[in-house]
Amino acid sequence: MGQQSKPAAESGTRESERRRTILRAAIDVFARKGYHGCRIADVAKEAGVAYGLVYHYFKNKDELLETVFDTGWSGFVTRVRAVVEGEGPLAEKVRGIVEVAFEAYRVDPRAVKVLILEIARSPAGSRINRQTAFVDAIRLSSALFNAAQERGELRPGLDPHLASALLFGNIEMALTAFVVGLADARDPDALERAKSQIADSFLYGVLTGAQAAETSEWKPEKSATKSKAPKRS
Amino acid sequence: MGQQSKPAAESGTRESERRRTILRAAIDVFARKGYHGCRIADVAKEAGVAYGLVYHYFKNKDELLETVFDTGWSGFVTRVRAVVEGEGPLAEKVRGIVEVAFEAYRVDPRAVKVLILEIARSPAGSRINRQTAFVDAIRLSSALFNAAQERGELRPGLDPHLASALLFGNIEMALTAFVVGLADARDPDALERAKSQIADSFLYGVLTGAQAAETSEWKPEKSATKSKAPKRS
DNA sequence: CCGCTGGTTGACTGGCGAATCACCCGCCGG
DNA sequence: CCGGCGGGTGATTCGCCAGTCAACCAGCGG
Repeated sequence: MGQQSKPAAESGTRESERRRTILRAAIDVFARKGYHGCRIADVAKEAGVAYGLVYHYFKNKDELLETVFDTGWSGFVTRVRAVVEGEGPLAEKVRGIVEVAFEAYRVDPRAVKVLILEIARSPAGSRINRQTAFVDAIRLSSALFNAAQERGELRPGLDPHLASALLFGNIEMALTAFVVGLADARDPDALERAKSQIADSFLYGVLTGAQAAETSEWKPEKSATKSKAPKRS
Repeated sequence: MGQQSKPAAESGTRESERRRTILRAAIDVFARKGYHGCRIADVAKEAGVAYGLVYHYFKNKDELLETVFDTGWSGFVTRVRAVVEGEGPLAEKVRGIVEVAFEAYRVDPRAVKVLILEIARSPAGSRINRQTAFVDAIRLSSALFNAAQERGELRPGLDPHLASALLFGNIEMALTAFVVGLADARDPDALERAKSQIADSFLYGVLTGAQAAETSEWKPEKSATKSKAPKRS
């Protein structure tokens, strides 16, 4: 997160128009052809600027991607933080997080596409895993689950960290479905339905009320294995 | 999915020792440095063979990756299919699927790493999205959820396709946590715990029994939106 | 003993694309 | 009017790496 190596970066909004143009172009091109599948020339052409200018604003191709990630994620993480730190029961907050993610997708599907598809695919050696950004969000909300567990809202014995990961796993996979065209993103209802279904099934499970109640004691005896330790938390 | 372009391929096991050595090496190297981050020379060195030999067995780098995917996924999909087509209640099958995924990880973490991390996106234009393989598994198990819904085991109104996607989203994210070292994979208990927690929280949700029962009627009034259409199924 | 066949080798090349650099141009301050 | 400065240009350079190929070396059948 955000070591601005740019010297005269200063205030956030102060960055030149051009720089932002290039950034947008980069997002578009990455979304279309993937990071490795495009050359800087493509970005430049898309932005309508000269090849060299890209290097005026960004140290190299890598930093360009880095920046795309940082800006994209920081917005997302900020919003997630707001939800997490707000008031309300766990269920409400979970819905809030899902909402944030889907809203981001509604506003700028392409950016989300890049963020999701290009995760973890950092040019091998270079920099920290972009995964980090995602991990931030997960860690953030795992605090939420931790607190909820202490308040007794979350099933005891469930690792808050894992729960958090699962939530984002749900979100990511659902968005991926839209991103790759498995689900129809032009149907606004589909988005809405997916949203509530994600939150609901995460909170209450996928089984019918009857079935779930049956085992609701949370001791699914068939559940195998040596789960005894309550886990450090 | 298996168009064997190799001419004298014949029976599956009949492939030369060397070919398999190279494949294994490729998996190792891909896992370590990623597809784009490694050169063919690395694979050859890892396999202990000459550079050129790789090209004797594989048309090009792309086909190498392709093959890694196909072999990896086909095994996985086959096992998932077995579970799906077996007998038993939904809950049992879900546990079965989770089991399959984690077993694959236990047996060969590196292969799983490649399969997960390198999903989707190889040189943009080339071939069909590897996503396909994953999608296969999802589609397969969505039949399962469909049937379950008709038997009344699955919450009505939940899109079976989405449910399936969510399950794999859970699995993938959990495995990713291990793959990237977020969770400690050397602790065998951690694997076990994660396994049962995934299945359980997917089936019964994350809320405590009390809370869940409260809303168990499956009409979370706050759940917003215009969900009326039962959806085609 | 010869020559053929098919797996095996690794130096070599061709192209591609990231990054550089010499140069432009409009503006401002002196 | 001059000089210098910072945004802006794009042809050129340069290293890298996928993919080729000529030569090599069993083994084997004649």
